[in-house]
Order: sequence, then structure tokens, then C-alpha cells
Amino acid sequence: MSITIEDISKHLNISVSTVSKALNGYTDVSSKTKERVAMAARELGYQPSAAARNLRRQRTDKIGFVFNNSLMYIGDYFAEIIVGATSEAESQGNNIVLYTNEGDSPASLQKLVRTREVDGFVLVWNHVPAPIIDMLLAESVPFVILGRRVSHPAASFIAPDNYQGALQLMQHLYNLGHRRIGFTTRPSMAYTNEDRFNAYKDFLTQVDIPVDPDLIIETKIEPRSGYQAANRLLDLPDPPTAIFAFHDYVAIDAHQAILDRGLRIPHDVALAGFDGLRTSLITSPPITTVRQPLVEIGRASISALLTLMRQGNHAPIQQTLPVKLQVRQSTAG
Amino acid sequence: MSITIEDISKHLNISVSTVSKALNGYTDVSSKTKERVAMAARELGYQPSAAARNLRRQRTDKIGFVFNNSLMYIGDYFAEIIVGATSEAESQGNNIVLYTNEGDSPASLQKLVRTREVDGFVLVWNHVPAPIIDMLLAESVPFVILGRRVSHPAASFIAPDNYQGALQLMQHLYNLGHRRIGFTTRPSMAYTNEDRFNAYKDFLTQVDIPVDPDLIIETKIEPRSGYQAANRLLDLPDPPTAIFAFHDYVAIDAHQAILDRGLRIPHDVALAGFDGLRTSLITSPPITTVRQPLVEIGRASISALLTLMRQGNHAPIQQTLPVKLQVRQSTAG
DNA sequence: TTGTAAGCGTTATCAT
DNA sequence: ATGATAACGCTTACAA
Repeated sequence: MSITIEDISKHLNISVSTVSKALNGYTDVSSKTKERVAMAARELGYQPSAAARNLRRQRTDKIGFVFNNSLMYIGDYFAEIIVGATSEAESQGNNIVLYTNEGDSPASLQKLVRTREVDGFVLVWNHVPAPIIDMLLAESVPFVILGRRVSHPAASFIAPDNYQGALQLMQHLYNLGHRRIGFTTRPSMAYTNEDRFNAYKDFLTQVDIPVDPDLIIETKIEPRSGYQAANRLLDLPDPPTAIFAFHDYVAIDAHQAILDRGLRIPHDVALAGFDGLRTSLITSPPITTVRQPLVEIGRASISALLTLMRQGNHAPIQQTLPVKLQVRQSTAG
Repeated sequence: MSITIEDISKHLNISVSTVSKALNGYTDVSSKTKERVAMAARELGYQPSAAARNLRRQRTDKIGFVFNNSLMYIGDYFAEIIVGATSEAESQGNNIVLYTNEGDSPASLQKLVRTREVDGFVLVWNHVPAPIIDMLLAESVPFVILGRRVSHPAASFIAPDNYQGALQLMQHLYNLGHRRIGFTTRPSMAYTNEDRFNAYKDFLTQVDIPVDPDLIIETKIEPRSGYQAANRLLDLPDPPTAIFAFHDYVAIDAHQAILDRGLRIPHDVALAGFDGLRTSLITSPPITTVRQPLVEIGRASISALLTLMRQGNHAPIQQTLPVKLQVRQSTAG
């Protein structure tokens, strides 16, 4: 089959243990044999068997990246995170393994955990249910939640500052004179973007505007659902003068809906999204949004996870990364 | 540490081999002990150690997905492929491991191959150099090239029908009366999309239009390079009446350039892209494109690879998937 | 039908 | 400085 440590050992008439030590840079090996071993390894094209190593070291240098397929609808979002995550992982000698179907129940993820085929997990879900977190903690496997805060004190997460971002956006709309601002949210089942929604409500309360339930529309996960949401808002007897879509793709749907009604952006209706995906720049007019540092979020999540992995008793890492309001013509005009 | 097969064996006073056989559905185990073992396994929360299994079976049930980071600029492209690939892999009991830095040289990829940490590879590169293919064949590791044809008879690939797609697009533009059609290509170093370019040239030759080198502009990989390319075309003394961009993101750049010059699409200049990414639908006017079945390409590449993996002497799988012209307002108006 | 034992390729402990 | 050997947790001849 393939070259093993034993081949080198025979080749040089040296014991396997010495070869192993030489290869792994132990100090109790003469530099002469070290050289000989290195030479032979190169010559024979030796690479250690990952499986054997994993078994012996009880660790795989692999990180599980658990996400759900609905991310497909947000290609840019996913891609930027992956780029940040893979480059950080690889620079630290780890690789990323993708999993999409393990998030359904704690049980299926638990099975995966127990195979020990990866050393830790990054969870990329709209919502991470408490039972999942409890299970992971009980299994004492390192994990980091990416993209949203969770209230569990023992869980680590790397999240954008959704609250401040949404607050800034509301302030921006308010400064432009908007007083009736529509909000398209996600289905209430998933508590996702609670922060964005809370900021919406908190800001209105701050400036003494009552929160009008008519102005809050739930969208579905499916593409194009933002289209209907915008139409429902604009069908109101007293429609909003601005729409805050909970993420850019919904904003793009809304953009289409508004134009299809013959309205102008921002003259008749102002429009803003969230996330800062490249796509939001492409519409005409380009859409005001809140940029979250996705590559950095991907990178930081791996970095945090590796810290947790290397130091088993490390305190939870809970990091909120700053976001940035990007004013464009969909509101500024 | 964690529950092993030996724990079950002790728990039931049964030998480990019997437990293993029971767990793996061998026929020479009494159904009674099978039940007892299954019960105990569930009770103890047993999951087989992936590392031990991998070592013994000489196989990991993992697939390496090797891509380069420039795909970040095309998030939708990457995401759709990943979705198709992961779902197919998982439905067949495999998982995908991501690698981004191994493509630089045959040597670095060879190192990875020899660790045997994955059973096969999908290569997602603009261009796969011949030395890499030769190396992979020499290592006799199963691999599939995704997204483009290669001429090597022993290499497997799953690719969209770039040639036919580009031909259809040219025919469409020709039917609309366009006779001077600009083409933005990639840097010549990477032979990527040779097929699209060849179709462009072949079509023109077919209809007796000389291929004008002025109408062929190289773009860089970086974002926004399509902007300059379009401007160079439109600066020509005899500018094209239509532009065929080699992929959608370049088309989107060109779209911007055209509008910035105060020209109308398609009235003054018609514009078409390639790939059928969702983003091409978002501009106004939406851009005519050739849709390639990305999810299916991802799926099929894994499916092909698994076939090769399971049948070591299987003939190379070379599959060209049909694409579809999507006429939109950037040409049709 | 069940059990014994070898082996997968490493790393790490303990002698030498 | 080097080597013999056990162990990691599983699968699979082979024996009983």
C-alpha cells in the first residue's frame, strides 16, 4: 500500500520509535539520525497516516461546520464566512468539515459528536435551540455559535452587533424625517434577529413613536417572500414612508415590489436592508444597508474555537463585532 | 473517556468481536444477542470512533473539496455547488472537507493525498494544470474536476456545456441584428472558458463575420475589472452594439459602466452574461444570461466521485450538463 | 453462534 | 541516544 513509518525504519535499520521521534522533532534523537530520517522520508515520499495519527492522538485537527441549507439563498453570506473560516483554520493546521443535516435534533448532532470525527463545532444556524446547547455542554465538546448571540452564559459566540447596527439605521431613517417605518421580520418561531427587531422597537420608543403592529410583517424563509411583505406594507391605509428589511435579500425583493407598483425609491418609499452583501449594491438605486464583517466573523469563530479546543477549561468566548451603516441612494436621495 | 465497543462487551459479558459483528449486521450472530447489543449501545450512547474505524477500514468516508479563494467573489456560484455537493455526499454517508491552499503546486496536493485523510477529491479551479492531473493519476486517488472540461482522457469531470451555451447566446444576439459583439475574457494564462471563447469565434466564423481582436478584452480576476473592460470596448472608434461578458459578475460591472456613460441597455448597447447567478436578475434591466445547473453540477460531481471510489477500475466519467439561455431585458428589449 | 487474536499506523512510556 | 512494547478502538480471519 502506502509508505509507513515502518518502511523508513527498515530502510535505515532504525527502530520505528526512533523514526517517529525524529519525525516529530523530539530532542532525544541525534541530529545525525534526524537528518537521515528526514532524508529517507522525503525520498520515499512519506506522509503520516491521518487515521493512525488521529486514533493515537485522540484528535483530528478538523472542525465541524454545521449549517442549514437555507443558507443557499444567501450565497454571498455563506461564501464570505467560509473564506474567513477556512483560511484561519488552515493557517492553524486544521480543516473544515461541512455538515448540513445534523441540526434537526440534539440527538443527531450528538451522534456526530460522539464519533469524534472532528474536534469541535461551529454552528451557523438562524437559531440554536437551548437543548442543543445543553447537549453540547454535557458532551463537553468545544463549540462556537456563529452570527448570533445566545443568552446561555456557558456558550461561546461570535456575532455582529445587530442591535447597534439596527439602531444606527433607525436613527438614520429618523434623521431623514421618517416617522412611519415598516419592518419585515422573520417567522417568530426562530428568534433570529431579535436584536435587530428589539433595536427597531427600542428606538421608536425612545423617540416617542408608538410601535404599530401593522408595520411589522413576518416573511418566510423562501426567496421572494420579501416581495409580498413589502406589498402588504404598501397596501396599508397609512403606509410606511420607509421600509427596514431584516436582511438584504428581503430588501431586494422589496425593491422590486416597490418599483413594480410604480413608486420611486427613495422619493416615495425609502428602503434599507441589513448585512452589507455585495448584491445590495447592484440594484438601482443601490440599497442602504448595515455591513457586517462576514469574513472576520468566520475567521474569529475558528480562532475562538481553536482557543477553546486547546484549553479545555477556557472561559466561554462571547464576542460582538462592530457593524457599519452604509448609506446609499435608497434612503439618501 | 468515551464509550467504546469494549464497554458494551463487558457490560454484556460478550466478546468484542461479537459486539462488532452485531453492530455491523453480520448474519452469524443470533438475533437475540443482536438485540441485546443494540439495546446496550443505545443505552450507553455508543458511537463508533471514526478514527479507529478509518484506520481499520482504510477509508474515511470523507471527500476533499479543493477550491481557490477567488471563488469568494462569486458567492452564489460557490454556495450552489456546495449545497448540491453536501446533500449528495451526506445522502451517501460521506462528508465534505474543504481545502483552499493545496492547489498551488502538485507537491502540496500530493502531501495531502498521501495522508489519506479523505478518500477522493473534487477540484474546483479555474484551471487544472496537467502536472496536477498527472500526479493524481499516479497516486491513483479518485478525483473529479468540477466546472470545466479537461482534455486528459483519464481525468473525470462534470462540466456545464459552455460551448453550446455560448453558441446559443451568440445566435440570440445575432438574431437581434447584432454584428459587432464585444467579448470580455479572462486572462489568457488560465485557459478557463476556452469553450465560451471558442464558441464566440466559431459562431462569428460561421456567419462570415471576421473576428476583430479589438472586440476582445481581457479582464482581471479582481472585482470591478469588468467595468474597465466595458469602457475600453465602448471607447473604440467603432464600438460594439452588444457585449458578451464571460460571466455574470463581469456583466454586472459592464452594466454599471454602460449606464455611467449615459447609454441605455439594450437600446444603445445590449448586454449578456453567463452562469445564471441570481444576481444577474437584480439589475435593471435584468441581464440575459446562460444558466448552468450549479446545484446539479455539485451533486453530480460527488455522485461521480463516489462511483469512482467504489469501483477502483471504473472508466473516467466525463459529463457535460446542458445549460439554458435565459433571455432578459438587457438584450430582448 | 461465539470467541481469540492479529493488525491497521501511529505515539508515548519505559527500559536499555 | 535508541529500541521494545503497549496502547488508541475498531474489523475480520480463523478457531472453537
